[in-house]
Amino acid sequence: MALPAIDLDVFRTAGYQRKQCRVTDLWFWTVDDERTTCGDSTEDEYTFIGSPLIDGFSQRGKALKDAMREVFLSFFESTGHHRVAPYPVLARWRDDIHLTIASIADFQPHVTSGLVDPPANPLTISQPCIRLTDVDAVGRSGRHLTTFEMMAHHVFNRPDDGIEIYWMESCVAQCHNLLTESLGIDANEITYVENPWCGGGNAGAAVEVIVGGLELATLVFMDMEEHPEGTVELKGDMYRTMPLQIIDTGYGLERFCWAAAGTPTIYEAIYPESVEWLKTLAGFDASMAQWPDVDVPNMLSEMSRLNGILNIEAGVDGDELVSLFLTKLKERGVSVTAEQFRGITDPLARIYAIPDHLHALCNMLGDGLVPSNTKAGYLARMLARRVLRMRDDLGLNVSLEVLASHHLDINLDGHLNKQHRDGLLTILNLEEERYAEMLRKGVNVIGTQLRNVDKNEVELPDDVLFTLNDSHGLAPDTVIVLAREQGWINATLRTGFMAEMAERHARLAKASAQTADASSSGHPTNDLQPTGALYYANVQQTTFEATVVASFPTIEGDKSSSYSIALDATCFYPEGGGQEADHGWIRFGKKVLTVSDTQKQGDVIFHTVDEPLEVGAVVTGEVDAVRRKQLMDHHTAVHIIGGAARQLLGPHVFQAGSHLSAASGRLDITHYERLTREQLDDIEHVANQVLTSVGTTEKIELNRKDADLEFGFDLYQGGAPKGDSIRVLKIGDHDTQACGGTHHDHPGQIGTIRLVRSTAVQDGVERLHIVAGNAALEHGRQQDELVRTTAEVFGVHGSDLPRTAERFFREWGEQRKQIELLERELVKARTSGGGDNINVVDGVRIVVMEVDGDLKALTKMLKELTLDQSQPTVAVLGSRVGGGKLMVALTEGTAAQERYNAVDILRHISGHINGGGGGRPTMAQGGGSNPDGLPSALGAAKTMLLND
RNA sequence: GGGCGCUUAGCUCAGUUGGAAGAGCGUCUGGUUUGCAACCAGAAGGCCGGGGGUUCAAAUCCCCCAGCGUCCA
Repeated sequence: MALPAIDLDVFRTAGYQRKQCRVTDLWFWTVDDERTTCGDSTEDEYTFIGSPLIDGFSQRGKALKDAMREVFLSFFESTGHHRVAPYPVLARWRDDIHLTIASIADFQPHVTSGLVDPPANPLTISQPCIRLTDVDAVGRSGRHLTTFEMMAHHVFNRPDDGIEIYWMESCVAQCHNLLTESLGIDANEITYVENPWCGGGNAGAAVEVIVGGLELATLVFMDMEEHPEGTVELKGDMYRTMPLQIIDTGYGLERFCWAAAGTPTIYEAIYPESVEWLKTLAGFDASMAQWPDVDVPNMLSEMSRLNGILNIEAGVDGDELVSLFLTKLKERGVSVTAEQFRGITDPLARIYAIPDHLHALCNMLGDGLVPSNTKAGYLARMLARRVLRMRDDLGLNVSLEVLASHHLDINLDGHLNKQHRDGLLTILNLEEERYAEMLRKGVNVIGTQLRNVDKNEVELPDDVLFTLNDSHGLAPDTVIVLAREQGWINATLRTGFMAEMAERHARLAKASAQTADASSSGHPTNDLQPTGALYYANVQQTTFEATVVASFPTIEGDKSSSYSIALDATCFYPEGGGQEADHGWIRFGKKVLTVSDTQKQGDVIFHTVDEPLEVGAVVTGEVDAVRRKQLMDHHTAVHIIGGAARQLLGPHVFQAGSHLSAASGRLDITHYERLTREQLDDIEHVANQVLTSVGTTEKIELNRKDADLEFGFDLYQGGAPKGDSIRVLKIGDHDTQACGGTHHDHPGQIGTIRLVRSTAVQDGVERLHIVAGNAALEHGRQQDELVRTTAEVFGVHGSDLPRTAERFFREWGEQRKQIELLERELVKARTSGGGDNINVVDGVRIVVMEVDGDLKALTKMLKELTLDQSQPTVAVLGSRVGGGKLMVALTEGTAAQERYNAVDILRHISGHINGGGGGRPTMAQGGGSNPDGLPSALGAAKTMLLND
């Protein structure tokens, strides 16, 4: 079954009729008797270019967006909606996406699943969003953006609970009123297209709002969920109705602005100052003067109209597109060559894309993101690098910092949500340095990789291009440019290579996704009562009485060692939030069971013990208080250290993970550069001050909606919370976080905090290693022990250790050199005066002798003997070290080389020590397993060389 | 989270089938020069990231670890 027609009174009374589009086959509503297309087909050109469909907005850029947004939000306020402040573009409350991709994303998953109340109902919002899927089309299509504001009005109906705000009829009516009355759009220009929506397991009827050939808004009526027994089929999946009815609307703010401005592209409507500035910097108008016969403005206008019907998406082949454009332009009386077309559109596409990318970048960094090589941080780095590449392609002589400053002033009025301006610019400077470094290294890498490629080659090897891109960050077109500069003057990139590479990446990603499978097993907890958690009410309580509600082997069928026991209530803290599990004992009568682990499954807490117990037994539990205190010391200390780091390093410092054991704590924080010991000392200092300056910690439990409103999203440092109930730990004004761990009531109970060191987990994340309380004392003792034992070895006081060690290290190096020198002198001395070891045959000196030392030492001696060309020499050295070593060398470029072959000599004698070996004609080495055979080996060498 | 690359002299980097560790820049000494720049001659400077393995022999091949970089999700 498909969805029924969306036949609404609002359409009928406004004079609309339902038709089927002859191009797309979709049903749509229109007031125009003549109209046969839905407005969003390949035959519907943009009608607003040069003749705006929305009157009364003479502003451009930020002022236009501000005005348009205000009209929208106040309209929906006037119809009873509550205005909600925008959420961050970093979707920290989600664990499935990095960036906020739509206004409804603010309320997923918990509001849309019904678990959490919405902040208001109905509500209106203008949500900044970032989508990077179409990043390649930005600037080229005239309409794509990576960052945009999705204006919306949302309704969350729950008919079963008597909550029914409004549904389709009222929703469409409000939309139509906004367009026709508040914005004065001619109803003739508006079509409503019926096009059901599905995604993420939900679905519903939907209406696309098309104005002047441009999709301005989508109204989704989400009231179905995917289910095998559902009766509605959409795109191959079955859906059934669900208890929630959600209105998810999306109005593109920038598209409204474009329709009001009527500019050739959307970019000129929303970033006009930036576009002009970049055109000037790039000398765009001047370079257009080289084609006086091309009417550039006319060509651009025709292109804009074409953009409405040519679907330019990422991945479309460049050459094909150009020829398509040229054909279409010619039909319209615009005649340009492919070279002229590229010469005009390539730089323009970059000029358009730069402000868009900067906007996304400023929004992301403004929310406190730190660039990195993984996750959301990578997306920011990618955008920064795209901007830098486009800047270089345009030949702009400005830094990323200057570009961003300009954007910040012109298009954001200097506003950033969280990050300071200085912090943002510092980060961008580091990114530019990194980029420059990558390019610099790239030049070397290209030279090395292409060493064996002929300079006249046209196509560079695929595997080289893949390696350069994947491992060295050099995009294929960049490689071509750099390779040409280095002499491969004919190098070109074959058409479609980028698509092949994308395909290759997709294939690799798919392959790795298949190997990763998550398997989780657990005890069935459905029929067990939830365990009462006593550890929150009083963190000092360590003994309690409880009743056993379940007991079974931890591994099914295994009745030997380990049992899982659930109680009706417990003081044992189960592992979670990075904090390790409590250990301790459970007593029943005279039995004492050791608790070696505590885990939570659903709402039930299981204690791992070594014996089973009867269900119903009343037991006494005792938590290992020493371990618990140590875990609490570390957990509370980690919060304090995190707050101190944020205070000293900046608002971008966010918890990226933590682990608390009895031995130590560690906290991963986002930061853009490696920390120095001085910075660690400062953080440690501030943290220890908090121990005395904050008397009592506050522990608050409240619902999700109120927690968001009161504390904002920085609360969720530990990750996206799962339920509606949020536990908040507040340490004075120092740190406030949602946290389910156990914490001290008074920071002073920790005693002392030491920040031992920091290590790098990945780019953009620093790991802080912390010891607190007794573990800090123990750490100090161990350090003292290290210093003491080491100092005893040197026989000096601990304070003299660094100087002494430095001196020993230096002298060791000097003496090593001295020994080498003496060994060479020794060989020289033993071979200078003649004797048994030395013979001369026809002007070639023949040296055969046994020496001490390994192969390295023999090598040094051989060099001494055979590198002097004025004294042609054949040398055979042997040593008894390691089963016997033999080395043969002769002076290159002399009679010695003409007469002898080092490898032959070695092969001839190495049998005496049961060995083998090899090398080059002038140098051979080998070894064996019979050192006692050395004299006979050397003897054989002598016989061979002297009797030849 | 998955994949790939790199780590060699103070710096930037070569190092081919495993077989005598290299270049350029910089440093030092000497020469040349009124002086500087430049030039000429010479020298010093290396646990080839760390640990294990294979081998007669490892910068080179294999495994583990660390650091740096990079692409993708």
